[in-house]
Amino acid sequence: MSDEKELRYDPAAIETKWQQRWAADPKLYAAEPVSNGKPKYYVLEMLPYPSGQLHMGHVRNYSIGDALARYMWMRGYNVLHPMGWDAFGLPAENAALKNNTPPREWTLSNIAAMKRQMQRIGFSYDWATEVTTCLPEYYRWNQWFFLRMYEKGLVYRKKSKVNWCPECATVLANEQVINGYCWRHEDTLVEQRDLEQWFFRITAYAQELLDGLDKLEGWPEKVRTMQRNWIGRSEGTEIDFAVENRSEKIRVFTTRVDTIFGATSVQLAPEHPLVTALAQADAGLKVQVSTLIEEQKKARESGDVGAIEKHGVPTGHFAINPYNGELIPIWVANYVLMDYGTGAIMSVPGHDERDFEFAKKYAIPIREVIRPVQNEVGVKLPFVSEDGVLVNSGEYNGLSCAEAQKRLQEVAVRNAFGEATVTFRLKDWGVSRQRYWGTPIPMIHCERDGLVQVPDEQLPVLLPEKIEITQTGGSPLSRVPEFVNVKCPKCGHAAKRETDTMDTFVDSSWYFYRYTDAKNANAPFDSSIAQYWFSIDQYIGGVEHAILHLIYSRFWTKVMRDLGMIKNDEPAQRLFTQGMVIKDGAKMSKSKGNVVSPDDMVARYGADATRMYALFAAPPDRDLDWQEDGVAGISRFLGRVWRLTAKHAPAARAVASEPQNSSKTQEGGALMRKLHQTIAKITHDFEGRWHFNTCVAAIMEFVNELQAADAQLTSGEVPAAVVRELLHNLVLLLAPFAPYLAAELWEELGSQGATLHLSDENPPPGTPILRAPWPKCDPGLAKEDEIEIPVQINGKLVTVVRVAPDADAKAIQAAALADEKVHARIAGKTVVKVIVVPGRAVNLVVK
RNA sequence: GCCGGGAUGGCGGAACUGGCAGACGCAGCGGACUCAAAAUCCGCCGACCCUUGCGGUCAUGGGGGUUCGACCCCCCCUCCCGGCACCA
Repeated sequence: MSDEKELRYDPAAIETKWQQRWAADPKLYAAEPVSNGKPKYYVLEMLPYPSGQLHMGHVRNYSIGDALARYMWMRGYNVLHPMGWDAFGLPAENAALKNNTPPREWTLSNIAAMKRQMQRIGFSYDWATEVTTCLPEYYRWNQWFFLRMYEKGLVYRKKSKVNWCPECATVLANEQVINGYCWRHEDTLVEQRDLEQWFFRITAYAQELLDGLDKLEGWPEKVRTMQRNWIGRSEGTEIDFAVENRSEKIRVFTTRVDTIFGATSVQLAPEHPLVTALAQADAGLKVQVSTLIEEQKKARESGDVGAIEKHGVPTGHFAINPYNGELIPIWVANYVLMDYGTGAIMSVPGHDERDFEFAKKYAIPIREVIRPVQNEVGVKLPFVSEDGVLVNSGEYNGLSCAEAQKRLQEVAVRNAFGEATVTFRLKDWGVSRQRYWGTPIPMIHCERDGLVQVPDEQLPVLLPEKIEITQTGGSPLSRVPEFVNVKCPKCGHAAKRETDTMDTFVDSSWYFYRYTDAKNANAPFDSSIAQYWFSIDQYIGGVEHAILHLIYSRFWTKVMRDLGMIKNDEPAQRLFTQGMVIKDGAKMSKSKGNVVSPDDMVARYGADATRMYALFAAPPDRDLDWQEDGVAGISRFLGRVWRLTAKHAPAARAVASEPQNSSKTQEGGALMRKLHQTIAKITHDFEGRWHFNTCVAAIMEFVNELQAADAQLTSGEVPAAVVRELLHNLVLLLAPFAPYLAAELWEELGSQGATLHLSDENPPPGTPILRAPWPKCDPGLAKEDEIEIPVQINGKLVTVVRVAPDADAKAIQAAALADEKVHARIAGKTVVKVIVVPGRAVNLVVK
């Protein structure tokens, strides 16, 4: 090897070498058995959809998780760091249509390609626990869970209005509709269709899902807020209004029962059953109502429900206010929704913006019933605040709104015309999909026995392999007679299988439990193993799943707990949502043409530089602007580390003893101090803040100091034992961020028999760097000999003075007053006050 | 409308508990090495002012406040990103 070549950092050569070595050691990233006695740490990144190509968002996500996993290994934890594939879903069917490739084949080859990319980048996954959701070994347990939930009444079938994406040719869950558009097709409006569908009763857990958020302190506030909004709990009262001359009652939902004396009409949703009944006898009304329904539908489908003009039609009938017997007109209004509350409201124009607008338009009386406490006379209506007292409300006058709500609810309950209720925005999870590439729903339709479960011993219900995929004509499975036709497990007569498949979010709702026992053929997982690993200590992924995957998987965990399979209430103690990777101010996307391929970056600069840049360019929770020049900068830095270490490695290898304090030179002491400060900083960041950008910056600072002291390192002015110590620890600090280079340099420095006097334990010879102990900061060595204290006069910086790090207020004040510049500034003036913050600052207040 | 997050040099960002604003990197400029280039190394690098000095003033979206001292805390406002929204 020529000198010239030796001085060139060649990431491709280093990374290829170590990738091969790591591949030859399948136990390297494997978790140890439950009985190992070490503290456990479960770090998890959200599993990807196998599109066939990793994108930069993946690289960023996994680089964060990988750094953490490697750090925890070095800290001596038993680490579970798995990876898998969210492998069912529509793109595979689309690809099948386009290329005539079977979805299974397409998916599995994509998985192989992405796995290669991950291995090339060097992510520390234990592939022995790999989970692929489209394989029967996995999806049979989806079916098993479905049956258990069916038995518990948590799965049901009903006909209802559902979201239909014409592009996907399937039903979508509410969570998959974004502002009226399909989550997969930004330009496709979702239609409403009446279909019979399978639902999971997630609403049974609405309150617990909401309450649990308060305890998830390790989750971003943003995600917790989004989930709270989505669950949308609202406390209120339901009140029955009798209808004059008819037997029906109208049950209204209101959060402001205290304003009921101000109700001057009752408003029904156009689909309300009473409206249907009234319209039957009134042809004119019928026409007008169908117009309202049409309008609502259009508005809903175009996503701006809130924007349509409020209008309605009077029914000619009257409702009776149960508190005062008042007759008020019944209207049908296009702003009342059938699927929220009871589909009927009492309209109080004096104290509600929408009711006010509506009443103005139709000259419905507006009555003041709430007044601010301090006001003798009324205020401008509508007055919507709850900070007030009741007026014009009979015996309830003078009560506060809160008090009145309580009293009115009591009266309603006592007289059996109403009750306090809680309403949620959250709807049950519609899981039926009229597509092929998903988990078959394990149910059978029998003419005699109705809905019949597929018996457990017949699971899995296998997805047929040979199938023609089209996007029309309902579920593709319904056109496979061998699949559809089956004998009823109960009566043995001919019956038909359910041909819908499950939403792919079912797959990802529990996959992380499977990782703990991925090969189990008798159960989804062994409860005792899951209990050891759960909760997940750190979950990392994109915020786009805040109310999809992250609410479904919380639900699933609670269901499994209630099935007695696990003990934890929540899947993940801590959640971290990384920011997006953007380029030129926009999210990377094919249509914008600003996609940066990870493969390109790895080929040009190496995996270490690519992933280290992903950590360096921004704090992990913020959006990251990808600048290729920045990757080049990291690559240069890694080259400097490589050259520096390679240059001094022979000397470092030659000494075996620990550095003696007495042998330390001035320069060695300064470098050791910087080292220990760097250790402290990075360790601290791993413990919570995760500002890996500043961790990388700290390592750069340390390297810059080493490089500046190159002459002393070479001359022996810094003893070889100290050099060795500095370089060893530099490499260890680098290991979570640039694992390939760290492994190479670890070997270069002679890892075998390495004694790391900074650590409690000495790794045995040949220890891979992954198992080497993380450096420990020695506060004594990190301590500065002298620190600089800024001196301010009247809050303005004048100079700095150097003092001992533990100098007390007196000493600092003395040093400040002794300073020439300070002298000059205060000459002829009076020092009124001196503020000294030891270790921080001095401020002289001078007149 | 409600909720959450954000705004700091040409750029990405740092300043962790209220105590030297701009760490680290990118870009740029100057220099060394070289026949030359690449690579590498060294230095400069917020704005303005003058009396060019180990000088002064201004500066963290805008305005006010608290404080000896504010990028940081409080109030008001602007803009950007995200979520929810005829939710009764």
